[in-house]
Amino acid sequence: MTTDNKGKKNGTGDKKSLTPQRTVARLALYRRMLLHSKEEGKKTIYSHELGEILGINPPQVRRDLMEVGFEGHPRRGYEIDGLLTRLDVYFGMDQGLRMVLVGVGNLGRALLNYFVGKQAHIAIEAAFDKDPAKVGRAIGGCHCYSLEQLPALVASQGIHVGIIAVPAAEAQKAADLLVKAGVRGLVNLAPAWLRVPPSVFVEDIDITLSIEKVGYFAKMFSQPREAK
Amino acid sequence: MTTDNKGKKNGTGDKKSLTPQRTVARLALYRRMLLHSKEEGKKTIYSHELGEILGINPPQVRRDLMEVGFEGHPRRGYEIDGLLTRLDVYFGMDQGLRMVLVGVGNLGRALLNYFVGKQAHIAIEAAFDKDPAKVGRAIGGCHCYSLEQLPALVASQGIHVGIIAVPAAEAQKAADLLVKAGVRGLVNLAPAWLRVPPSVFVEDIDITLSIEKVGYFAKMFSQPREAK
DNA sequence: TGTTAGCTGTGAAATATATCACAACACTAT
DNA sequence: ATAGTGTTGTGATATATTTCACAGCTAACA
Repeated sequence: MTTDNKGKKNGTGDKKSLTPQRTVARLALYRRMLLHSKEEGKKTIYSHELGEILGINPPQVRRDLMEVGFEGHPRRGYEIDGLLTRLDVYFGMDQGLRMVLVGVGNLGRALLNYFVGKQAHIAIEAAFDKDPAKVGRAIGGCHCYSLEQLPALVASQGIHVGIIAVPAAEAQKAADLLVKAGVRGLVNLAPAWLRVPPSVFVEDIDITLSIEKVGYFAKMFSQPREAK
Repeated sequence: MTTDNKGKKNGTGDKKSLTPQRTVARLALYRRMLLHSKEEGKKTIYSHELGEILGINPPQVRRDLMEVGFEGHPRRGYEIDGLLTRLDVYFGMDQGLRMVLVGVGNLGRALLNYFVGKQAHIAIEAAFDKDPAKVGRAIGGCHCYSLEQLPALVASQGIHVGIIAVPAAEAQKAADLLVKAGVRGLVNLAPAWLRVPPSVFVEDIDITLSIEKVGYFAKMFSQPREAK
């Protein structure tokens, strides 16, 4: 169907036009669902199919897909293969999403075990820890380096994303190190608010906060859900 | 959200009026910050102090605090002790936030090690796993039971919140079990969309999705940050 | 060749959320 | 006392996000 892609709205439209965070999150959900549908042998999918399992209504889905510039066909839906490759490019996964991890404690190890090997498109290339006992060993299939080696490794490997899994008190130091080394995005698992330059994106995953949130809503009977 | 979410409004105070999710998340942040300030010996705090470290602007902070019905004093700010106890009640922490964990894999163990003992107001009372090798042992200071024992234990202990840390394929089964046992809130760490009755609140923590999101924004230079 | 049904793309409306602006007030200094 | 300063509480406003509603396209079928 013909749609002119020009005139990307998004707020102030300075620099590059960025997709809103919510939309990006939903797009990642769609991608997962598409992979699943593809495995089942489906070739095309409708916006309402994509939406109903994820609790998102169809016009929302269509708007989101418009955002990545992918068009469907009336009465036929969206072609799965094409949409998937488009999304892979969109998320920068066409060459694989390569990251480093700082902090090899319990949580860091859990992440290594989860991602190394299992998730094809996501790779943790190296881990770093300040504990000399861990440095030099391979943990969960990933080599552990000292923090001093971080800048050179991140730069030479062209890594753009860092995961912070250190105690809160050391999170800022880790962030500074990663940012200085050239990372453009951070996944912060420490319960701390990081100060970074505006050119670096931070996604906070704060399990304690999430639990407290659930504590409130569990107390208050019910609550309509929302896809995040 | 399985079928319908129509008609559910939040505006007018029928029954209990629920706070928006975003507000609740910020309130949890304030609480952490207040604890920190209290440790430093502060007695009162201003909305702009609370806001600046968290990247939230002062009127927003004041509105949020209005939500819990706590009033400050012009020129003196908010009394820290009073606000903290108010928030504790608000989050249902006055008697402690007690939970159970389903799934004692890498991630489950990481959570146990993190929460058992360390976080005073949050307690994981019991862990459950289907692996007979784990059942009966104490892992990370928490006893591991078989899944069959879950309903009785949750009911008798009056647990309201469950944490799901099983593989995606088993997440729905775990959720069903917990809901049937009477849980009102779930923290879901599995990459799966859970179907639960509308009386149960689900908070999804999906690390893969978060990483993919960062992948996008890291590719696109910068992005203004937002407190979540 | 109609003709019908069903899906997409999108302007417009509705809703949710955040920010601004300022009156009212409380403390301090004089 | 009184003036001056700085902070709260909140109506009004602005922005962001979602949903609605429907025109227009496409396939299937008579």
